[in-house]
Amino acid sequence: MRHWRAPFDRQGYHHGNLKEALIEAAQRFIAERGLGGFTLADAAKLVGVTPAALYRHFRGREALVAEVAFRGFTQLTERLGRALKSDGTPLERFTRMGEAYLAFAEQEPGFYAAMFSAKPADGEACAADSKGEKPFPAGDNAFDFLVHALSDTFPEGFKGVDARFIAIEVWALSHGIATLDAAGQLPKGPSMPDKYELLRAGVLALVHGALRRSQT
Amino acid sequence: MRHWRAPFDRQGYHHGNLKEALIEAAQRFIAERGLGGFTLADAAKLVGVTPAALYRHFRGREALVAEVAFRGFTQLTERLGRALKSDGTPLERFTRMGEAYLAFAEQEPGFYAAMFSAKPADGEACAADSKGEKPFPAGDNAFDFLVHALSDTFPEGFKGVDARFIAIEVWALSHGIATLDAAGQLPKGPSMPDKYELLRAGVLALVHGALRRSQT
DNA sequence: TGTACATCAGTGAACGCGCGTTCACTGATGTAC
DNA sequence: TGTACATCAGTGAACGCGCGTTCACTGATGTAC
Repeated sequence: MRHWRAPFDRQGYHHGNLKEALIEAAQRFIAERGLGGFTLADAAKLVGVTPAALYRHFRGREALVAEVAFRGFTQLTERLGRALKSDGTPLERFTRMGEAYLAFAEQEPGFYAAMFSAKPADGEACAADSKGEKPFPAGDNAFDFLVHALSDTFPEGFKGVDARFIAIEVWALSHGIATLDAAGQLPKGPSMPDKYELLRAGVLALVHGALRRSQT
Repeated sequence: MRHWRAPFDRQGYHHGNLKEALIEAAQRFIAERGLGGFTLADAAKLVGVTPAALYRHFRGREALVAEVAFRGFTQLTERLGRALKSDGTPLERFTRMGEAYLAFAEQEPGFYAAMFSAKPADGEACAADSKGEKPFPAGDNAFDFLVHALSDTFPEGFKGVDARFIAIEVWALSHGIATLDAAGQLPKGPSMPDKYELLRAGVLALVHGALRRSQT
């Protein structure tokens, strides 16, 4: 005789979409408590399921986190792609990609933490689902994406400098700003620039520096 | 009748230098296993002491980690200072500071992880030992140090741009390169630049970009 | 349309473990007389 | 120099807890006839 449903009430024995729900819960908890503070028991409870149910869909905790990281890389790549196809001058579009990166790191800290957590020196964990050579294939795709974006945006090239070189610098600057900000370590104050402004100016300097490099 | 001593053998009931030994052990384990994988029991065992002995010197785990972070900031500041007082042109010395930063992050991953671990949103933990306003006073000192180095190195200024602006950019780039490298996410390969080269070129572009900014 | 059965996604109880922390204690050290 | 005593840095046993994971199970679903 239940005609109504509570907001997150399951109707019945089977959840229906448990795998996706667990991924979302994991992402939320990682965002709130950090990767180390995230717990399978919490995720299961939030979803309304026994902790053991998780093992129908994942090999274990590590596999769930890896899946979160993978989704994160996919979403990040999508966002960067959207920025790349936007309007404006080449430099504007490229700068917008940087802003999309920062926005992703800010809005999806769970994904971001799962993606870029420094892993202890074992190298076994990711070898299973990767093609066997790179630790984070999706990450490399996102990076390749950035490189191609640079080449497409500046088809005249960088006067002998490999586009990947500039791509790494831009990525490192973005990552540095994003992580310092997430850790609350970006100096803040009334006269301090906003992080988006920071990245915009930095990317400008990096790209122009490269464009100018062989003129000097 | 023990005339010899085993390498790390304590002679007697009292350790003599337990606090320092614990800090060093913590730093080592954080480097090996990450901040989350570090355990008081491990540190105590390595030092050859009961876990409970730790509480004579620290309020708890968190306080030990905070002390490691503090020492890290102190050592980093010392290294930066040494680079700043070295020979060469202003730009060379400033670039050397960046290299010192990268070297510190590489050689002291335990310190680095303790210093820059993103903390969950509570804000209470560090308020006790700080003067009450900034989460990481030592970190701010290191940052102020960088700002002053920039001002001293380029006394002509940056044409209206605040030196702190460039300082943040340089710091973020260094931090980004250091953390990507530590996570094994820096694209590597035969044609790929070494991270020191990466930082050198990046800092050059950032500083020159700033010097040139109002000419454009 | 109805029944039998294979498949699969959950349950719930239990496990072993190792963590951070506490407590009453005891062994060593150093100082006063 | 020797003894009494306060101080302090360790011990070791125990704690409560919550974690990831396992196991035999059971309820629901969907397909074949």
